[in-house]
Amino acid sequence: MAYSTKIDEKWQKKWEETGLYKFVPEDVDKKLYCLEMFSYPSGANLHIGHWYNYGLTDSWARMKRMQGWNVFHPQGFDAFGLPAENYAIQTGIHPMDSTYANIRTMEEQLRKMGASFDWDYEVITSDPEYYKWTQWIFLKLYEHGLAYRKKAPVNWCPSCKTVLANEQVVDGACERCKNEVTKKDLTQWFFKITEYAQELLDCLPQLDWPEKTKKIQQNWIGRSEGAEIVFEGADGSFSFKVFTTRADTLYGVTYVVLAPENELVDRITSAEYRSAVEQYREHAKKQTEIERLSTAREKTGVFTGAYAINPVNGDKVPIWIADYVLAGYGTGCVMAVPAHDERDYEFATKYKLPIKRVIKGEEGVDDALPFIDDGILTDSDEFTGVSSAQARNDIVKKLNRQGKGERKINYRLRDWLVSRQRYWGAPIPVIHCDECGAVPVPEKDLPVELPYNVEFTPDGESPLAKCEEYINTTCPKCGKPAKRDPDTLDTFVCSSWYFLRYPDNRNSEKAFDTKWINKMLPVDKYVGGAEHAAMHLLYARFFTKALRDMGYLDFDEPFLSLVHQGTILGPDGNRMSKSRGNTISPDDYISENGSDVFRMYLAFGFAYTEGGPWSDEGIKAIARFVGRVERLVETAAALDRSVEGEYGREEKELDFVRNTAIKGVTEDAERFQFNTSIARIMELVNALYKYESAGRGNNRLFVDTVMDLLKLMAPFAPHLSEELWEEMGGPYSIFNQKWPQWNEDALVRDEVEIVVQLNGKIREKIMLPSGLDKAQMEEHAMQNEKVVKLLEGRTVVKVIAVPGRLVNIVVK
RNA sequence: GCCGAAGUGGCGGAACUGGCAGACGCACAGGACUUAAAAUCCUGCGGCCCAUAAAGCCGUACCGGUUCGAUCCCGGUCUUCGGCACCA
Repeated sequence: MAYSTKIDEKWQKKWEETGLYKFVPEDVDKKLYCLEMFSYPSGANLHIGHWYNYGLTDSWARMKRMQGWNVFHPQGFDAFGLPAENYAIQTGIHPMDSTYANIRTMEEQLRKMGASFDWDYEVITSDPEYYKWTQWIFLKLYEHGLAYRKKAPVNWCPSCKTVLANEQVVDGACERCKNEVTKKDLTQWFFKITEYAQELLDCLPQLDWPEKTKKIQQNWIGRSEGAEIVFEGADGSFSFKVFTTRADTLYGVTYVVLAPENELVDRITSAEYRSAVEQYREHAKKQTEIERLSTAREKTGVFTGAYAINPVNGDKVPIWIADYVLAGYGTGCVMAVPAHDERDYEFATKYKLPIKRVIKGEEGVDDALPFIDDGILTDSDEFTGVSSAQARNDIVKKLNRQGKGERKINYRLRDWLVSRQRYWGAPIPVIHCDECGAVPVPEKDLPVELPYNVEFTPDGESPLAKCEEYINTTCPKCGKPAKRDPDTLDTFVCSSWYFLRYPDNRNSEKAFDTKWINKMLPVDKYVGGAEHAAMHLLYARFFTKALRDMGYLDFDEPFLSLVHQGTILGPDGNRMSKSRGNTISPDDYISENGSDVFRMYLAFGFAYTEGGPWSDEGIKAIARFVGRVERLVETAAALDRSVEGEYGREEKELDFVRNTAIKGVTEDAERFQFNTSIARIMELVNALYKYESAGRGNNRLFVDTVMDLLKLMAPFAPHLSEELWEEMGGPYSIFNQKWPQWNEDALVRDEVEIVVQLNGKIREKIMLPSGLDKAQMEEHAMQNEKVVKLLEGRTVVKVIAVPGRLVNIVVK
């Protein structure tokens, strides 16, 4: 039967019936945890991106299975989130209804893809059985001081009507809807990811992750070494610390700047300047992120009327506020050294503040102000003449003795804001009581179930707040009437631990069994989009470390090895989107050619980690290739394998290609280089045809090679290979067969082509027996007729021979 | 502005650790089979030079360097993409 979706269906049914892809818990020693980032259940059918990620990672997993691994390959859904809720606002269809309907469709589709998922371990984050444990983790973090509430100016998306984490604000706009983000002062829940900033950095080097991704995390965490230095108020009534990386410029401080939001501002502002300061603070608050971030914008600020004392030289310097100082970084206070900092220079020039040079350039260096490089100190008391690097040390040491300064490391990373003023998410398991404050929901009362009957009026207030029977409850501590926290958790919280739940997804006693997941994790291969570099991947690492420190697991990192698939773009080279009208649906291609042809095309047509614009030119080629394989199998199946026949030159050549293919496919697929894997398979098919047309003297070799071909193809064309394997009389299933091994001896050809170069230019190619040493190669090369001619009248200076490759003759 | 990655035929893309650039395909051209077409099979296919071929020369964004030899290493330039962006 020629390959088509009929074959797909036939084998999907058989695989299902025979439980072929069931993970074997008893064989946990040989486990291999292969995971794709789970997906959001959107309404439409699987798109090319799903296929590219899931289909080809499945190919990798299938190869691993054939190599003897007990592959754990689960699948599930990141089911909470805004799209379902926005859809409900538009259409009135409840998020729960649309989400679960979508999940059913997607499960169906994923099954049709023919991937080796073990659905027994499915996880759906919106199931109460799952989010019960999301809430439990929240409580554990709270217990350990890693979840806390604070009032802070937070990112607010006016369109999504919710707050956002820093990671979800891209260029001052909402990552989801692209609208401008503003600041709001709100009391919100945060996770203390900053507690792990250093460890999150320290563990990066040993991870088998794309360097680019590690770099993104490194930048995002943003470690910065410097010092905190104490400035006293001139009137002695207050003091504050500044963070600086340039303690060497301390003698050049001519003013200090506080962030407008800094608490100190109220206390220190003098009556005379109060109204100006208030006005400025109002103005600063109203700006959108985009306005505030614009570096082209002129700096603004106002004087508070207060003065501070420079701890090294007693200088009295004015205290200003300006919104170029960020409240959330360091201490929210900055010492300004206009001579040696561009920002301060600009500000000082504008407001006519003094500029004092304390660093000179080394000999011959242009040190026109602002001079921001390291140099030699000047006008700095006993530090004059000392280098910047040295002075940074010495000045802080001196301050330290006086209790006025210390070394300090700051991180750019901020704590993770997890509250969301939306409905479709895991409720925050906290009760607010007038008497007792914020009281965690007792574990026995979990899950705090999301009520079904809720109004989704998007007005900035949590929908749950308007649901009387939900929001009103009693305080677990004192029993008096109290209110539930009206917010839900960021969906990234749900996805920060799902990989821990998969191996133990039915556990109703615990989130997961510690002993068991210590055996099952870490994930050995994790595959998903690069867009999660600074969000999901960072959060999941944080959760893993926090749970480890609480004793719930004993590994440090969740994902040992990470691969990002590339993006398949629209045919126009742009990202596929409905609004651009350049989306390509896999469905027609699949119904026409079968899912294996589609999958193989994805494998062959792109460099996996690069992706690229869609083009269907190559699909025909794969369909043609499938036909070639089918005809080959037809021939081979009719042959009597017991007829061995001779083993001569042709046989040796076929065997060479066969072993090259085994080696190539094994090594290339291992590192997700599927395009060259398919290329090696094509070469093998070409070689079989060549052998066939040359007379095919050895049936056994021919048949065995075809059997190997099918095994090599199986991961990439699972249905087709299973079918042809059966046709060849192979035992069910091809996926229970051993992955072929290459024979090194067969990779050595009798004769190899050796290049002869003259001064690095190729002049001749000669066939030589393989295995010759350098001297023998040189001898052969020098005797070659053409080479002899070329050497006439020249002196040989040197000969370089590379065994198996070339001889380079250097002449004058 | 800072940091990082990439740039290879008409196209998708190969090339292990510095050793024959362009594997495998697509497209195109020619041929075989066919009444014809489709399908299939075979051959060619970086550029220049050339009637053709041989031979030769050029060629991995650009300029230069190291080396017997550079797509690969080093310095500089350009372009594209990604990250960060008043983080003191």
